[in-house]
Parts: sequence; C-alpha cells; structure tokens
Amino acid sequence: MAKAARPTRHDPPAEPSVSVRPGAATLREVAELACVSKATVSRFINSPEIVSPSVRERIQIAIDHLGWVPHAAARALATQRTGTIGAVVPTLANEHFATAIQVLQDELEEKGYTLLLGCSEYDLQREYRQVRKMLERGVDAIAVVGEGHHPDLYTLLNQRNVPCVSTFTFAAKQRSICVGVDNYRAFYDATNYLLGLGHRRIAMIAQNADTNDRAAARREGVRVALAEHGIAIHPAHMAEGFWGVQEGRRLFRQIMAAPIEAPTAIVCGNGSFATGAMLEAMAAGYDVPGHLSLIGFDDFEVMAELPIPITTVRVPSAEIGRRTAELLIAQLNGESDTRSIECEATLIVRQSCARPRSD
Amino acid sequence: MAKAARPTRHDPPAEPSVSVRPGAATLREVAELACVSKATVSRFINSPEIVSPSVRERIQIAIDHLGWVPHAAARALATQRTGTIGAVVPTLANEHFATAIQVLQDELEEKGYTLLLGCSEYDLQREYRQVRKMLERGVDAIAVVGEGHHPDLYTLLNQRNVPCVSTFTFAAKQRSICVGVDNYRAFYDATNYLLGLGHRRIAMIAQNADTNDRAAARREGVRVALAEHGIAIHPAHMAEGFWGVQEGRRLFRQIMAAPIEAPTAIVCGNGSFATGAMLEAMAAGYDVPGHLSLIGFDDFEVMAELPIPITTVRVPSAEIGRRTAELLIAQLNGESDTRSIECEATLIVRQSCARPRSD
DNA sequence: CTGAAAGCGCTTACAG
DNA sequence: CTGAAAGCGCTTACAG
Repeated sequence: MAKAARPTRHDPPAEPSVSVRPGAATLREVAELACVSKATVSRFINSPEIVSPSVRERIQIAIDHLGWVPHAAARALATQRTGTIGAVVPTLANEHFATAIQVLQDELEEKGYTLLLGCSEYDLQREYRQVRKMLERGVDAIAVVGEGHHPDLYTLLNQRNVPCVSTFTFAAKQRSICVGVDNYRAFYDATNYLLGLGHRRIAMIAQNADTNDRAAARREGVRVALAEHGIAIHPAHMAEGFWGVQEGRRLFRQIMAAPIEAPTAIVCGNGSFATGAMLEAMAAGYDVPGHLSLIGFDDFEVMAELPIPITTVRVPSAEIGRRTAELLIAQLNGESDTRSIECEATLIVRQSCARPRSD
Repeated sequence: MAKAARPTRHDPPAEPSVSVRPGAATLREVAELACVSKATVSRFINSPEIVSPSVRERIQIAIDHLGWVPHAAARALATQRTGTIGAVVPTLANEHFATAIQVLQDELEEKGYTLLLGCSEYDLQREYRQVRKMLERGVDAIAVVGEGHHPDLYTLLNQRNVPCVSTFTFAAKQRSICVGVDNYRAFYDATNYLLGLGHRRIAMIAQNADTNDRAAARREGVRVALAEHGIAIHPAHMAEGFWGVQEGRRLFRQIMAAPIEAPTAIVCGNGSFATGAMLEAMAAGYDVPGHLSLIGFDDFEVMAELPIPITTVRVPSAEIGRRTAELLIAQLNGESDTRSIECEATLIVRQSCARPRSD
C-alpha cells in the first residue's frame, strides 16, 4: 500500500490535506476552515458547552465537511491516557471467558473505552508478555483471570500505576482487587452436598491446575471437605485432564476401569467434563443418578438439556464481566471504594445426584 | 488516581523522571543515561543492526536500568501506524467467532500486532460505530464478519484506506476481500444430500437472517436446491429463531405440532438448533434417523458425542482466523496477491440422516 | 555509524 | 469565551 508522501521540511506549508492524505484531515484544517484556533476546536470536542453556540455550529460544519476524525494517538500523547483497557484471558474456547469478555467489551464501550484482547492459552509467560505489550500500548487499566501469574506481573502493574482487576477468583487472602466466586468454597460446598447425600466413595475428574489457580482452589475445596470426614480420594479415582467432552468421556472410562470398587459419585472439574461423563455414562449403560451421581462445575446450556440434566455449580460470568468493568472504571475515576467483589457461586440442583444405593 | 504533575513551561528541565512519574521513563532519559542522542536510541529499537555494538550495549543497560518501555502513542503519532488491528464479530457466544478471534489474536501477536475487539450483537448500527471508533484509534486494518453491513462501512474503510477482510463468507459476487465458506453452496449441497437420500418433505429450523447475510445465504441455498426439484418448504415447516439449545427444542416442537403431515427431515440453521432438535426428538421419542433425519450447521464438539451423533456441515473457524490474519498482514505489507480465499465447508456424515421410511 | 532538528496531531495552562 | 504557544514522546530525513 502506497504510504502517503510525507512533506519534507522544505515543502511549502501543507495545503488542506484532504486530497494529499485521503481521509485524514486534521484538527488544524478544521480550525482553519471554521476560522477559529486549534484550541477552540479541541475544546469543542472535549467540552462543547464552554464554546459559544455560533462558533460551535461553524466547527461542526467544518468537521462534517472534512470528515474529520480525531487522531487518538495524538490525543493519547497529549493527555497520557489512551481510553483503552486490556484484558487477557486463558482462552475464548471456555464459554465463561467468552461471555465475560463480551459483557466487559459492552460495558467499556458504553463508557467510551476500547478493549484490547489477549489469549494466553494458560501460558503464564505468554500472559506476562501480553500484559507488557498492552502496557506499551498505553492501556489505562487491565483485567486478568485469576491471581496465579508470572511473579513480576503485579509488580509491573503497580510500578506503572495501572489499575488491574483479577477476575473469576475471590479468596480469603488476595494480593489484588478481585471479582469472582470463591472457587475453594464452591467445591467445598458441592462436596458437602454429596457427603450429605451419603456418598463416601467419591472420584474426581479434575482440571489440570498447573497454571490455573482457580482449578487448584476447587481441588483443594474437594480435598478439605472430604478430609473433614476422614476421607481421601483414591489415586485411581483422581483423573486429570484439560478440557473437552471427549476428554471427559475418556477420563470417566478411566475411573470406572480402575481395579478398585467403583465410586458412587464423581465430581467434575468443568462443564465439558461433566457433559462428557454424563454422555459416556449413558453410552455405557450406567444408571445416573441411581448407580452413580455426577456433579459439575460451570453451567453450559446443554448441561440442562441432556436427558438427565446435570447438577452443577453455576458461575455468573456475565456478572463478573459487568463488575469487572465497574471496578476498572471506578479505579480510573479515582473512586475510593474499589474493593474486591465476591460473586455468588450457586449449586443448581438437577437430576444427576441422588443418595448412593444402599446395597 | 492522582495524575502525575505536569511541569509548567517555567519549570527547570525535568530530572530523570523515574521518581516523578513512576514507571514512565522516556527515550530521552535513556539517551542521556547512555550518552547518545535520541535518534540513536530510536535506531537501536527499530534496527539494532545499524548501531555499533558498544553503543548498543550502553543503551541496553540504560533501558534495563530505567525500566523503559516505549510509548506506543508517541510512536504511532510519528509513524502513522499503530500496530493494532481491529476485529468486530457479532458475538463471542458463538464458538465459531470465539475460535476465529482466538486464532486471529494468536497470529497477529506473532507479527507484533495487538487486537482490538468489538462485539456488535448483530446490530449493524453498533458494528458501524465500533468500526468508526477503531478507525479513530488508528487501527492499521480491520476484520468484520460477513458482507452485510451498514451501507457506509466499506466506503468509510476505503476512503481512509484501511485494509479490511470480511470473514465467514465467500460468494460468487463480493464487494470486498473475503475469507470463509460459501454459505449458499454449503446448504445447497446439504439439501441435495437429503434429496439424494429420498427426502421430499423437508422442514427448516432457520436462523434469523435480518442482519445476517450468512444465514440468509444458507436459507437461499436450501430454497434453491429444493426449488430445482419442484419442492418448497411449507410455511408451517419453516421455523425461525436466533440461537440456543432450548430455542432449538422449542422450534422443533413447533414444526412437529404443525397440523400437516410431518417432515421426514429437518435442516437446522446452526449447531445449537441441531443439538436442541436432537435432544427434543430423543425426549419426545422420535426415532432419529429412522423416522426423521436431522442435519445441522456448525460442528460443536457435543454434536459428535450425543447418543446419535449429528450429521452436519463443518466450517473451519480456526482456518478462517488464520487466513484472515495472513490476508490482513499481506495487505499491510503491500503484497499484491491479496485475493479472497475460499475455505471448504465439509459435510460430516454421522448417524442422524437416513433414507425416509417408505411407508 | 551518529546527532540536531523538525514534525506527527492533539491538549492545556496562561493570558486576554 | 478565545488564541498563541509549549509540550506530550517518539521517528526520520538530512548532514556529517
């Protein structure tokens, strides 16, 4: 693409550049056309009420005539704010993150901010690079998922004084402003629900927790709830994977194939695992919940629509997205009351859990 | 947040500002510390090979010492490029768009670009505003979904000379550079598959096409394929909705409740409709594919895992994302060979379609 | 290989 | 309510 010729310093003062650099009129040209100073045009843009009506009209006409669009980089340079906010999530393949990003974008747009997006694929190094890059781009604030990051991430943000919120997490001790559910307690409670039903031999299809502090917290919730009843998950009943209905099926099979007594209940670390486990149970002819109870995390639409709807922990992703926007904006406006927000994880009781068979 | 004090013009020249504006050293400071000119530091950043090794080393030390990060807005103002690319999709709730965005972000990142994201919610006015905003932000290029937009959208892009690619679409006549499948032909072919099996009474659970030219093209593909066999869908067999497994179930019920002879096959306009139709058919005791054939669009993982896996048209979203990145970058590099790319829509034959009962 | 200087397109005290 | 001027932090011909 031909780059617009740049006038050398010996050129005569630029003509109204409409023709020279197509589509790139400048504020100066607007000012000239409207016979006012650049300062006044600038004021017209930023606080129209302080310029007189007649001048306002002239400027508007000039802007329309030239099709002028303000140059954000120039403004950013002058004001030291860009009006952009960055978000980096592990992946958009997870509906939660997709939903939260969508809502976040929506809310930020309403406040005049533009969203920069990064997907880290659960790679903490990459997440760190993406955040750095966004800082270079001059984002006014940043949202990340969870609190488990590259060791320098929060330091970097703090030292550059960029507001940040950690999403999808809320815990007893936190090093940053968070908005999300208490993952630990969510699964602690879910496990107690199973225990209350009478289950004692419980298996888990867990999500890999290496770079996922939310998953780690949920696993810990299960472990502690069981430990309080003097129970531990048998290693052969602890299956681990990443994501996917197929993977859920496979891990379900793996657990049921273990050469020890089968579990009476399985807790699934995410929605796709729960869906896969359910589908595999159906295919293999297990009676759910008669023979086997299944409990999930996440509430994907299909989980409610399967022949046996799945009991699961619901995380309010849209609310998290909305609250994140609020918190980010509040910090940018220098509001004092910018504390972490806990969102409620709710157990949606459907039909996949029952008392274990007494035989 | 306290804004860093701005020196008035009567202030003495700024001290090394590390303490004054925390985390915001400038190139000038780096230059001073390294005892070179700003131009040299700039060269070091942009083409290190043209600065002498010893100077290079000094500069690097200064940068590390000050924790300097280049200021993207300043660079953008000087170069008239931002290194950002915008994408606006209807929604991230659709896995296709989520996947494509994810891959697009990935590829762009590799080339040094940052992604700005907008979600239009299928609102063309809003899409237009988002594109405008991105243009203000100075994006170097833009990706949109489909070719059905606000009437001024392509004009705006052209007049500002911003490369654009229209994704998820590819048609005989196009007004822009596209990368995607031929939606018309995909469903034309799928319908012929059904016709080839012997179906003549065909129903459709269609996606609303008001602001969705892809959906419109798919509907047209069905219509034409049928028309070529002298068939038309009975109005009572044409159900329309937006999205969702639940909605798919409801529309399925609506079709089957019509006071005319039931269809022998239903074509579903998207994956959630197909999933919903299948689930409702199971719940209502219809024999699929014995009694009724079901064919879908989209290939969401769960569709392959249901008790009766669904035959469907697969759209290669990841490939579309990747190709979009390639095409965008190619245009930015002024490469001449930047033509539309057609991606293959493939019919994944599974178990939800069979010959109609001959009784 | 390096430096001095102008310029990118805005905003904002300051002065009127 | 408005204007002249300096400044935001880079890049890039030009000259050496």
